[in-house]
Amino acid sequence: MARPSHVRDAVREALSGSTRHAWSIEDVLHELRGRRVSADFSSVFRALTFLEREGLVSRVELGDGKARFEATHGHHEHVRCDSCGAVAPVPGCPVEGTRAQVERATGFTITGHRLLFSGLCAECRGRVG
Amino acid sequence: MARPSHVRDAVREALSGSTRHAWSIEDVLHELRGRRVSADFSSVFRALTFLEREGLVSRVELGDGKARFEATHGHHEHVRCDSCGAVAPVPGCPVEGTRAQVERATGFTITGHRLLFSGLCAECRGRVG
DNA sequence: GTGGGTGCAAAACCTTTGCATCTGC
DNA sequence: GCAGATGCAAAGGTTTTGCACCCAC
Repeated sequence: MARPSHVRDAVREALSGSTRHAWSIEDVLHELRGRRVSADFSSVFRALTFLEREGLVSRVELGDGKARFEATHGHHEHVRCDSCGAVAPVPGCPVEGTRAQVERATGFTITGHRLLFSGLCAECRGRVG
Repeated sequence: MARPSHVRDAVREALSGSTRHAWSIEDVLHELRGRRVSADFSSVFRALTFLEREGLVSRVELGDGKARFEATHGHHEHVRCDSCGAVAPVPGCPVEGTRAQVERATGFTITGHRLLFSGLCAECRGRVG
C-alpha cells in the first residue's frame, strides 16, 4: 500500500527529468548518486522492473549486452553510435503500415517491432573520421 | 594452413543446410549432436566466431539475451514469436530510403539498422490464443 | 505485528579465455 | 616439432534472487 520508496521515486524522477535516453542500470545509479540519493544496484533494478510493470518505463534492447530503460513516451526508434555508444531517439517510424504485408509474408501475427539504427554521432564523426 | 576442422565444417553445414533461422549456440550444438558430430560449446562458439570473420555467418541480436547466428544472406529483417521464441525471416525492408531523413533528424551518420518484429507464430496463435 | 522496501551477497546465465592435449603436416 | 583444433574448466560481465533487517502503517 503505497509505502514510501525513495529509490523508486528517485528513479522515476531521473528518467523523466532528463534528456538522456536509454539508461543502463549503472547510468541510473550514477545519476542517483549525483543527486545524493543512496541506492543499491539491486534496488535500482527492482525499481526499474516495478516501473516497467506500471507502464511508466520501457525496457529497450540495444544489443550492447546491457539492459536499457527509458520513460515510456510516444512510439519512436533509436540510433546508437558505433563509436561511443551514445543513444538518441529517432522521431517517427518508417515501419508503420507494413504490418499487413509482414503478416502475409511470414504467417505471424505482428504485435510490435523494434528498430535500431547504427552509425556515428556528430561528435564522433568529427573526432574519429 | 587449412587443417581439418570437423566442428567448423559441421557448423557451416548445419547453418547453410537448414531452414532454421537465427541459431543460438545451443541450437547449433544440438544440431551437431543430432548429426553425431562430437563438439563442445566453446568449439562451436569459436567456429561461429571464425565463420563470422570469414563473412559466411552473421551475428544477429534478437534481444533474448542470447547470441544468434545465421548464414549470411541478402539483407532481411526478423520476426520473433513472443510465445515460443521461433524466429523467421522477413523479406524486404521497409527502412530502405529513410536514411537521409533519419540523418537529418538526428545528426548521426547512419551506417546500418536492425529491425525486429515481434508477434505470434501461426502455431502459437492456434495454441495460445 | 505485517508487509513492503533496501542492501548485501550469492546464484544464475551467457559469453569468452586459458591451458593442456592431441593431431595433421 | 609446430601450429591449429578441441575439450574442460575457469574467468568475466550482467541480471536475478535470497535473506535479514528496518521502517511506515
